[in-house]
Amino acid sequence: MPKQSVDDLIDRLRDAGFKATTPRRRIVESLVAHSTHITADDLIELVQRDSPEINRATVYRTLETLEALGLLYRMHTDHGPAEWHLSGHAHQHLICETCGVVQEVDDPAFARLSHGLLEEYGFQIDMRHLGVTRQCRRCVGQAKATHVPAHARPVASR
Amino acid sequence: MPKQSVDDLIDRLRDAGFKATTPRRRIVESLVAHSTHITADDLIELVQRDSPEINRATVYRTLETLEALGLLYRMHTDHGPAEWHLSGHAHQHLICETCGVVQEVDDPAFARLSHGLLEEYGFQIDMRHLGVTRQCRRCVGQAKATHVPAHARPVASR
DNA sequence: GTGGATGCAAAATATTTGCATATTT
DNA sequence: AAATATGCAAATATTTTGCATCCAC
Repeated sequence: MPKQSVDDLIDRLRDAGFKATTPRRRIVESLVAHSTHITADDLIELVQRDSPEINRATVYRTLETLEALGLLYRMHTDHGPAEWHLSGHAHQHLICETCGVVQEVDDPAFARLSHGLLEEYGFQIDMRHLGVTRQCRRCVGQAKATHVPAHARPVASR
Repeated sequence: MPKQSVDDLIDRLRDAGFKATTPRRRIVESLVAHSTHITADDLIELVQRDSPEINRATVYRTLETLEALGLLYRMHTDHGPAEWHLSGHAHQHLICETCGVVQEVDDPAFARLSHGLLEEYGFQIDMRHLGVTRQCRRCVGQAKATHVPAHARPVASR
């Protein structure tokens, strides 16, 4: 099992102000070990194979937390329960107001922002839909910062 | 309310060998009247406003039937129940083995096929994923019917 | 008349929550 | 020590099913 990846995920949880508990580590380990999509129920069974004391509710709560941080995705099938899978890649968006380019980034700074807002306002931001809007490096370099509406821009940069 | 559309949907049910019952008609009417996506629960409430005798189970069963026929789609949200909406357009696929073109059609003949198979074999086909493979009009017209593998064909015709 | 459809009630499935206790920081 | 997280059990939410009766064909 890629220990690296498990530690990364736990670090993200910690960065966001969540505690690095044993149950959370076990759950993340199982997710990483399983690698493909998995239902909550199958994950619970997998986790409990080694750690029978870990409760269903904890698994559900951990899945929700990882989802809110954008580290895990939920997929619905037509019948049966939701399927979960690790994102495995960045997903925060830097949106340039000038040229409209959208850049995906993966920075612990976002997790720390999350942590800060949680502590300050008790507000848990949703990292799945987080976008920061300003200007990209290229547009900052250029003098003119005129806003061009989306419908008037070339398709490729929308 | 577009009576036309309600009648069309009921006709499709009939073509597929299902009976045109009053509850089904009321449910379809509510779906058409509502026009946008709706949860099973909201639909039940809507249906029961006029026809309190119609049961939850019947609504669920009707939704499933309409879905199997490809007349209705199910959409999952992350939290909460599924949302349903009428397809509003054709969805059976005619796939040409020669040039690979995929043509969408909307023909009651498919519903009748469904009916026939149901009667003959007790088999309910899934109209959502139905594709018929053979040759398109253009390729039939041309003499050479050589099969060209998908990866060797121009992207546009795949 | 016959087979599929409905209503009713109960079961099954999936997920969430309250609360006392335990663990992390 | 303070705050968050967990286990447990129960509640909720959503959907499905068995079966006697009913209705469309």
